[in-house]
Amino acid sequence: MKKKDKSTEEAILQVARKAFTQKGLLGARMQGIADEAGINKALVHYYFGTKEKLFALIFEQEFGKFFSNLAAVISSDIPLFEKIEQIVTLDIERLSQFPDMPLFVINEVSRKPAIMVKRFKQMHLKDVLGIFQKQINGEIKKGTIKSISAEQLLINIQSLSIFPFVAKPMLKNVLQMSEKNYQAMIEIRKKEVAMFIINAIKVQM
Amino acid sequence: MKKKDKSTEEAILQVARKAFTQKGLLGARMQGIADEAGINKALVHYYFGTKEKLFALIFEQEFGKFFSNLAAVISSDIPLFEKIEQIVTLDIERLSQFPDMPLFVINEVSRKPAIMVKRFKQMHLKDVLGIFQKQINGEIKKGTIKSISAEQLLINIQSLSIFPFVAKPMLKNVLQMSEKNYQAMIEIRKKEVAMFIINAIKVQM
DNA sequence: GTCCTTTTTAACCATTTGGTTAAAAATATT
DNA sequence: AATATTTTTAACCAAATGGTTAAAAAGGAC
Repeated sequence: MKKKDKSTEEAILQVARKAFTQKGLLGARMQGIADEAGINKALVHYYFGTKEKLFALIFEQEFGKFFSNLAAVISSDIPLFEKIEQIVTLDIERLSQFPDMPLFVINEVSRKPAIMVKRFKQMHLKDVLGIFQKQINGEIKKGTIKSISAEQLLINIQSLSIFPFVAKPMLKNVLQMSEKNYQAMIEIRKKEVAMFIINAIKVQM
Repeated sequence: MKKKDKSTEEAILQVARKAFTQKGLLGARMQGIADEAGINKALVHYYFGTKEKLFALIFEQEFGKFFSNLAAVISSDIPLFEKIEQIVTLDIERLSQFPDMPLFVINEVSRKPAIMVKRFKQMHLKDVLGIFQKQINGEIKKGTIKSISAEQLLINIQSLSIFPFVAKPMLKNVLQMSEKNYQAMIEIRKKEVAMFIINAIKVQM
């Protein structure tokens, strides 16, 4: 075997992602990952060195998903209300695809805030926020929306999009929802959340 | 010593709460708890048996905080907009006092959903939601607010209140906030979130 | 088929960790 | 003071866990 067989490495990554995102760095077990991938534990170390390294790899990818396209949409040159709709849609579509991702990322960032510093510098979100703020200020001056800071608006958008995924088991229990009910609730949010936000800031004429 | 000296037990609980809420069940160490409490590890077991039992005690308390007074306010007999203000205020005040609580509770419920089932049955939130829904339907019929379900509105309220605490380290990094900035941001939310929600559903006349 | 490289495994190791035990120290009880 | 009871500790234990090693298996190159 000169050319390495990618399948084993891929299989490990796939299993590891599931393990880490569902159980966290501490909860996931190297032995468990090996077992589920149907291989020997030493093979995981053969391919990825240490648990930390394997974890770092997964975290990178999930962290990337967390912000994927967000900066681009926020700083894009489209009307504010349309932009809000796009952000919410982007968020909820993405979160529907990777429901374990947000709690995982939030958790690991909480446990070890430095983990995101490097990766984060690349996406200069601070500048992006500046652009967003200018657009908002413009609308406020025009009298189309009520006064609000870009920071608060963005936090509101992200709260309404992300929280229902972060707190999924909590919500299912509290609101007595089956998985089907939960999915239906998310579907409704895809349509209603953007409108909710727009109504909140819009000035009626 | 016939009458037990409460201070040791209390000290352990206090340290354990901090350890569990900050590091989770898996991250917290019995040795670490003992060290920080300035006692021998065996003493922790002497008072609380196992790690699981000690954890269960802490979780009970934190889980209680999560819902404290919420049901009462939701089903109380006050106007809708006032009620929204009260829920938000109650939430954010409580979360400011126990900032580690929500992520901790959400995490443990996610890791082990059955953990809240027992404790949850006591607070019949489902009935409470029914009362809330009736009030909302009344307002919709009167034409004072736009159409929305009690479920969605409650999720929106809780998202806007809780998420900024759950994602604190994330937000601080992304928005480049110092602790002072973060606190200021929360202060603004205390005033603005309820209004944001009310504007979102209010029908202008 | 032989040789070389890569992949995979079984067995092992050191450390960490929750938990136990038996004795000592401290405190009541008489 | 003597005795009983409770609190605290040091030492220890077994299981789990991340990681290593040396050898075997499996392919390629020739």
